[in-house]
Amino acid sequence: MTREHLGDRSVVRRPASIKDVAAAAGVSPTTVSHVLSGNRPVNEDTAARVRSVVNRLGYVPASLARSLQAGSTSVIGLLIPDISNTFFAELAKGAEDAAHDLGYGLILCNTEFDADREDRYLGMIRSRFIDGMVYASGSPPSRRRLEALMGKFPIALADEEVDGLQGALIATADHEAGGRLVGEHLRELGHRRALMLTGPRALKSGADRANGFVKAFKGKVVERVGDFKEASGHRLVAGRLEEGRLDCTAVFAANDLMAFGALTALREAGLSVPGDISVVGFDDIRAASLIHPPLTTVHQPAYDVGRTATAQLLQYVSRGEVPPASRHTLPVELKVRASTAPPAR
Amino acid sequence: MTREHLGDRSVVRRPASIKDVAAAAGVSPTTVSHVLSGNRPVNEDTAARVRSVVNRLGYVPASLARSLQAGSTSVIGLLIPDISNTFFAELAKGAEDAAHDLGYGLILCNTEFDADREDRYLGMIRSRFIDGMVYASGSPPSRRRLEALMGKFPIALADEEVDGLQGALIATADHEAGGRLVGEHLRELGHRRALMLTGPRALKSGADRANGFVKAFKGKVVERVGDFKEASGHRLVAGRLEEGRLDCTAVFAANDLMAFGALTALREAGLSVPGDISVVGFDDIRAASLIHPPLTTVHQPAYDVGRTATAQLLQYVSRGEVPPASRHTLPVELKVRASTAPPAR
DNA sequence: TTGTACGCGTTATCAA
DNA sequence: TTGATAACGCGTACAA
Repeated sequence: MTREHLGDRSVVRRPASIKDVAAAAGVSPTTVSHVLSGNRPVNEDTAARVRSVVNRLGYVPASLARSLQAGSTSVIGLLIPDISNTFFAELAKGAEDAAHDLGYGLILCNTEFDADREDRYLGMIRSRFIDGMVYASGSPPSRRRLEALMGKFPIALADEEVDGLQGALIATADHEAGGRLVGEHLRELGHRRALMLTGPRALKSGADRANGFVKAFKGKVVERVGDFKEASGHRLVAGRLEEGRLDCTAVFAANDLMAFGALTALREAGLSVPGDISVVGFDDIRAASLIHPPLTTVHQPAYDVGRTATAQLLQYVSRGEVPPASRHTLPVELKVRASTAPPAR
Repeated sequence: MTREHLGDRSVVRRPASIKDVAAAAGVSPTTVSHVLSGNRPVNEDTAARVRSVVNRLGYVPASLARSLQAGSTSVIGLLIPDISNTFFAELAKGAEDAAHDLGYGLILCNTEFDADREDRYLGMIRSRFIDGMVYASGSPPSRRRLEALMGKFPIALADEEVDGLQGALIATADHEAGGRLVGEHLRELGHRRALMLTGPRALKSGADRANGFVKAFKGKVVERVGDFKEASGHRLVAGRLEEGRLDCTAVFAANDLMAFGALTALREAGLSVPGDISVVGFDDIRAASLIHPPLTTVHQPAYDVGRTATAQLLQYVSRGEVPPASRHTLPVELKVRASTAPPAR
């Protein structure tokens, strides 16, 4: 680590302002403003002179001052729990694309499921540093905080709706249809007894998946509550195996990571997939198609969820309105791979 | 999609300003400011009265105005090519953590390798909407644009250094050491002929990996240039297989995705890994340990790269300085898994 | 075709 | 202990 001698360059000097340009060009700040914005006609010679000074001084309008006077920043926030989770990374990509399309910037609000951190980021909307927020906290959010904010500030809920929260703009995947597709698939293969590894009870999405599955499967379903982590899938399946026999021919995990854990536990017990038992996940993260055997799973339109939520939000934000209640349910898709097969006889 | 009747609530009304509070509390804006900041003593009764009005009106200081007067926004940018790439997602997480620790916000500048998009984001620093930029474009960046910016604005280079760019603050993984570790590992296993799949020529990181590898391996190395995508790894290996024999006992791909492609090509050709041929990757993305066989690869400290670059940048930004030239090389680690073994005799 | 004056919301300076 | 004023940098209504 070296520090070169940079003289004055090591300290940022005051950048040229519109006044500096005006003075150097011998015109008023108003004229400079209009030369740059084109909002009113300017004498061509004057304009040329101004432009030349702009170049010479390297003048760039301070967007901060512009925002202050305009009353909006053209920046919104994206609140998610964990950007290193591929689901949220895809969602973020969709959100960023939508924001960029409309000339908005996107502040990454990564909360790590930490309430204080979430509060700090929600403060950005209260202090009007951001024009709106795409909210995808990934955990059962405190309804109260949100209720106080929605209606006053533009907020869109992505991925996970908040139970009992009315009047929100919502974009989610069709979780129930996903569960249903899995149920139908396993039923058609001939399965009649399944173990379902769910996510935390409080998540609406998880409940929807479970409901859809149970309805469509029409067989015996044992539910076990996990936490969406790989270890939890492993623990739950290993636990069942130790208790005695697994007593089912298929495992449906509410997300891919838990399915991975289940696969490992089954392998460790000397069971083959899908020979002895079928396994299905949910999410279709990148690794799902790469593992052995490739995992049958439900593809979630994470990118579309982020993109839709953001595009909808901005449609209202750009007009200075609080978005109305609306719901956008995005289609999911069953990816049948090699981890499912008819049950052994 | 329904639109409820929300009356006046559908349009955001003007939020309370410090003047409103001052008027309602019968004091000057100055006093309100000081009650809230604690920057000077205020009579307890007056303060209580002000606080009560603040609550009643729901006043929150406009951070925009604060920023204008302070001359900085406490927001920086993170410029990356693709947030859905787990490497950059991890890097982003590290950057966000570091920014959050120092009370800074982080704008996600996802460029998709698009020069125009990159330009637009770099404009944010010129217009001083952001106080600095962590630059990890993932592709050979146009030195010129950057040179013009650095020295005038706070920029830190992360992951990829820019060839010939002087005086920059840089944080990267130790790519050369990574290549060396792979070379030593394969050599110790007894391999003497290897195929190396490199990334695009222009990337310094790729060259470093190749150099380290060739030096330490000391055997015969055939190099083929790929583009860091899975398809490219598949194509290069399949091509060699078609041309005749592969003529090597090990494949070293410059990133995991290309290694995945290589694995698929080998499997399709009926070759076993590591029985017939060993495969090594680089990056240690999540899927690397999940695929079959688990991939021997070099773990990149993506999180630390993002965190270090950001923390270093902010150390100077917070003092209103342009960061000096400095280099932070972060250690990598060889993860030996099941895709490597001694060569078949 | 151009300029003056004001407002955006805050904080620092200076005065009382 | 408090307040009036200026300044941050810009856009624009109004005037000339």
